[in-house]
This record gives sequence, C-alpha cells and structure tokens, in this order.
Amino acid sequence: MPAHQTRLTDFLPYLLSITSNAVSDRIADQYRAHFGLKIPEWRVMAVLGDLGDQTQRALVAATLMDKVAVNRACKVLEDRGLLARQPNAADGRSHHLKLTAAGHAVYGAIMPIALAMEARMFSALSAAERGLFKDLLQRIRAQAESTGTKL
Amino acid sequence: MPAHQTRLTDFLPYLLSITSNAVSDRIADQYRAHFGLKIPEWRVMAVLGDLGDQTQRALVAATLMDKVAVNRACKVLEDRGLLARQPNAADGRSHHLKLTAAGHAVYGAIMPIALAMEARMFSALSAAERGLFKDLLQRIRAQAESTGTKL
DNA sequence: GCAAATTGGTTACCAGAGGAACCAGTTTGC
DNA sequence: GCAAACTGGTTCCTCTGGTAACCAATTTGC
Repeated sequence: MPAHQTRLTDFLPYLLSITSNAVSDRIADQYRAHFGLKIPEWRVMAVLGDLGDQTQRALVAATLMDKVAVNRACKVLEDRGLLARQPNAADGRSHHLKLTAAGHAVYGAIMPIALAMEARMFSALSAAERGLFKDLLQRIRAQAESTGTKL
Repeated sequence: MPAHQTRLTDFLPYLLSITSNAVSDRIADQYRAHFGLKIPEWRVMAVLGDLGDQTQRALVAATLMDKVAVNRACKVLEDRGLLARQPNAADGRSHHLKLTAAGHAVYGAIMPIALAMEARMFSALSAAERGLFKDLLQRIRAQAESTGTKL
C-alpha cells in the first residue's frame, strides 16, 4: 500500500496545472510566431471560421472566455482587418462579427498548423489514449463546475 | 469516420486549459476560504512540510514555479509567521527556509483538506482512471517540454 | 589571490485575466 | 406607452504572473 501521499508532485491538481501551462506556452509560442495571434484571438477566429458569424455574446458561450476577453480579442482582430462588424438588425446593441476575406485566409492557413501542433503535442499518446484523455477531462470539468459555484 | 474536426471544443489543448482552470479555481477558493493562502503559497508550504527545510532555489526546483513567485510566496508566509529564515552557513546568499510551529500547525490542518478536495474533485474517476490520467499528464508534459524550448 | 563569470535572491516593471461599474438599447409589467 | 428591470457591450481598475535588470555572495581561471 502506498504511504500517505503528501508529495506535491503526486497531487493531480498540481500535475494538471503544470501540464496545462506547459502545453499552453508551446501553443502560444506557435500562434504568435506564425500569425502574431494570442490564444484568445485564435479562439475567436476558430469559432467564427467554424460556425460562421456570431455576436460577442455567442462567442462568450462558445469559447468559455470572459466577455471582456472576447471584446478585447475582437477589437484586435478588427483592427488587423481580419474581422468586421455588421449591424444586427434584431438588436441594436450588438453586432454580427464576421471574418473578412483576409480573416478567412488566415483561418485557412492556421487550422492545419493548429491541428499539426495538436498532433505533435499529443503524439506521446495513442489515438485510443487521446480519446480517453478527452473523456476524462470532460468528466473532471463537469465535476469541478458542479462542485461549489464561484462564490 | 469523423469529418475534419474543426470544433474548438474538440481541441485537446483547449479542453486541457479550461479543465485546468476550472479545477484551479475551485482549489484556490478552498485554500483562500480556509487559510487565506494562495496556490503558490500553499505549494511552498506543501514542500516544506513534506521535505523539511529548503532553500528558495530548492523550492524552485520542487514546485516548478518561477523564482520570483517562490520569493513572493515565501515573503508572505514569513510575514504571517508560518515560515522562518535561518542563515545558511554554506552559502551567505541564501537562507534555509523552515516552517515555524504555527506553520506546522497550518500544514497539519491543511493537508487533510487538500487530500479531501482532490478526492472530491476527481471523484468522477475510478482509482484506475486517476492513475492513468496522471500517467497521461506526465507523458504529455514531457512531450511539451521537449518540443521547442522557450525561445 | 584577484578579475571575470556565475548564481541565489530581490526589486522594478509590464502584459494578461478578471471583476465592478457603466452606457445604450431592449424587454417586461402595469 | 412608460417606468423598471435586464442585457450586450465597453471601459476602468485591480490583481496575478512573468521577464528583465540588479545586487551581493560565490566560484572559476589565470
């Protein structure tokens, strides 16, 4: 039987945190080097490219980012001409956010790189393990979210 | 066969990131509520309680935190009287950091809570799954660290 | 044994993440 | 149809986390 585990490196939350940080750092390096995009900006591009036009509110729901973070990311993308705002007839407060031609071009260029990077980053796992890992993550997150809401 | 996966919520780095954040947030809430400790401070306490006296340099190695983060955490703990610095005969630049009696008391009180919280947070997984999850995390991190060093 | 390079630790500075307050536009209830 | 409540979006402010410059003590090379 294992003695009381009191080693920091055996704590799952700790392992989860440092692993996530290590992966995020690598990913962020790549996006910045290739396209000058930060992770929040890339997430917004990914959703718009995949799902088409969205309001900021919809992006908040889709990316799980804070609305402030979404707003900042959109502003940057707009300034860089990758994204355009169109009036929302149904609601004067919000706009439809849409990738421009340039935005689509970047999206098209970035997706293969994103997928390749994901493949490389998780190449230490078999396909079955990747699927299992994804499943475990989802269950853990569900548990964490249900456990005590943000006070 | 699955069509090209271009959904943000299918990207492993994204899932990993949001899951880690969800878990970290819960944990941070608990430590703050129970002891007014932040995660970096708790990590330092955990290592000192487990391994005994250490220099800051050793803590950096043990916690994988930045030396500035370690320094800040130590300063807070020292100000709160949970930790004391003792001169290091072997090297005048550094000190031996040591839990005080109060520090040991907090450590003794916090460890059961930390373990209980970990158990609750990962209760969605079987023991076997937890072991596997830990293994997967370690392999992923090894891969991430070896892939392109911080430029 | 002393100058140069290195290392432990500290400080100062800067970017990212989040919360709170706020404004404009929209819905609800009477 | 108008006041009250609400919602999408924006700005502001704070706090955390990380990098870069720095100091003091130590080690290295000659």
